[in-house]
Amino acid sequence: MKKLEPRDLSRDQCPVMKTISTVGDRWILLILRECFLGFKRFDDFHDNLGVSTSVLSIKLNTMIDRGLLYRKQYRNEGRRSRFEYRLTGMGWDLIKVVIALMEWGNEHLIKKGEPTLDILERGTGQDTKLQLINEEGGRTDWYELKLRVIEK
Amino acid sequence: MKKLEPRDLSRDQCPVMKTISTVGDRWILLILRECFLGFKRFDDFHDNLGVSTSVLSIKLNTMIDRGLLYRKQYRNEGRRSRFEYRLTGMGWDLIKVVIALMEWGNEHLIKKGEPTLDILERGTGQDTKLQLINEEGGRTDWYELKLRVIEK
DNA sequence: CGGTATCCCGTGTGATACTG
DNA sequence: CAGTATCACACGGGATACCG
Repeated sequence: MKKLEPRDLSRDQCPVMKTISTVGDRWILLILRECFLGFKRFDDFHDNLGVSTSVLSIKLNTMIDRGLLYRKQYRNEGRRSRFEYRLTGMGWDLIKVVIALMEWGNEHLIKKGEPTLDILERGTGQDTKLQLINEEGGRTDWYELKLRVIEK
Repeated sequence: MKKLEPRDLSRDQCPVMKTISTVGDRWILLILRECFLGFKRFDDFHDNLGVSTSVLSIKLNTMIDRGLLYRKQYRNEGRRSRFEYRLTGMGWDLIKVVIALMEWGNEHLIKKGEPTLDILERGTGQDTKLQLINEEGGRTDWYELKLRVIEK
């Protein structure tokens, strides 16, 4: 384990950069939000996001290629078969990214009186927020943070 | 407090969309990463990120306009004055977004043997991770989540 | 050193038309 | 309904030159 200068992971090596290259796209992040809200079908995404069908088609296929979604065929009684788009485990793990974006937006960009999008615990209905937790289960204060490059 | 259909905050009203419009830019997120690592000067950003000076100039000004950074003049003994770019409170609050991107990248995109970027507690050196915490201080399991639109 | 202005090109995006 | 194909256009981005 060796300490690197941050410039050593300047471009392609940095996990932040890699993640941005994978999901740092206006439409991909918004499609993910729709998935977390429970939507699964092409027209749901189209209607809710107002994205053009051509772009939506490209984005969904890109997300499948990148392992964020998979396409699942299903058939309702007596109807023809349909496809739905479901989150993979990797895609589901992006919920922390979407929640972080959501919390920041609620705090800094939403004016009074405007609706917010919030997350609650399903069972208790309690509000729940992202926090940094250390190995002992305690909260880490933000000013106590130190970012470090670790070479395995 | 009234429940809305998610489609009601389809475009400009949604906090996720607003946040993406504000910071959902490859360069802005990476400049933020540099700020969290402690860098402050134009040439630091330029050298570390490999971004062209023209784009960097535009992005820094955009970030100032959007309230993420401010420019501070300083002067070392007998030298001419310089500017540095510092995070505002609003900019600093984006650290959860950057950490979420980083954690996901470390988990899903970094191959064995490649360096990762990690965060530690400054005092204890302990590893620290983002988690969802409910009102009583307990952890929320991811499958217990429910996103809901709240009108104030 | 610390930037800004200009040019040029590739990509992202929406509109529209089309297919099974 | 569930998409794909094509086209036209705006915008982001790098290279380069320039400025105080």
